[in-house]
Amino acid sequence: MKIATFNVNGITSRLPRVLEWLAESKPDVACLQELKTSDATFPEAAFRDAGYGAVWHGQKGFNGVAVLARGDAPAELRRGLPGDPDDTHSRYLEARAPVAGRDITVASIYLPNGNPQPGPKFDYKIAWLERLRARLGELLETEQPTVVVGDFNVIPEDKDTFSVRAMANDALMQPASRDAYARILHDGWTDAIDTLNPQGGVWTFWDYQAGAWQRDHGFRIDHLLLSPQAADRMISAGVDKEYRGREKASDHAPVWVELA
DNA sequence: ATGCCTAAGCCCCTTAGA
Repeated sequence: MKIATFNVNGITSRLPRVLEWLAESKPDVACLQELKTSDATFPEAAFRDAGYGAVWHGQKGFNGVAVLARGDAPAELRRGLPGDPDDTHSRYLEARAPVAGRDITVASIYLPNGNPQPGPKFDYKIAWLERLRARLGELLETEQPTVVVGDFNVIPEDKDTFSVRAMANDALMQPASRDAYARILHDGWTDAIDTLNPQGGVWTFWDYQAGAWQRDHGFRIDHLLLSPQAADRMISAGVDKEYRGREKASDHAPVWVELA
């Protein structure tokens, strides 16, 4: 089964690109981030016509996450990350879908960017990472095949960016961001792309500015984390890089993993 | 030190992104 994640950067303007990607890549489950639209304006009918049921957590203007599954809509398990009743951002959605007769639990996450740092936005990011770790610990305890995917806004190691120097002061690769991500991995999650590409040099994001795409100035911030029960079944994983070069592209490329 | 681009709402400038 194929599970994919795609930060679409605005589902309204990106819809033709996303439908094209679903038709060509044919994921069984697709998690989307940065919908940038409210619940009422999510294009549910367009996805249904494309053969995908959906659950979503929208927000006007920014944020917003969704889980699509081929066929019927997945069952929503949780909307919003626990641990802070004052957090109003739509950044976390958990769902369960049957694929090839077996249930898989998936979470679609859009982690706070955290810039500028230091500051309140960075504090929110670090607190969100700790809340995420707590929730993912509960998911590990279920001992079920579980996949947590999305835009983590963390460059895990120096090998995951085109330039350590250019990004040195960015919230995406501060030690506090990296340490929090590493602690999540140490708890038992497998970073699919990193496991299959230990040499690094794999990017999932290229800035719109300064010719970053043309110069291949990217970094890896969209991740697929597999529970042990899912990691045991990993066959392959990759980045659908060519979508970044198409007309009206998102600044992120889709990332996917194939499980037995 | 700043803008480089893009999307969307507060809609022709500002906010947010990364």
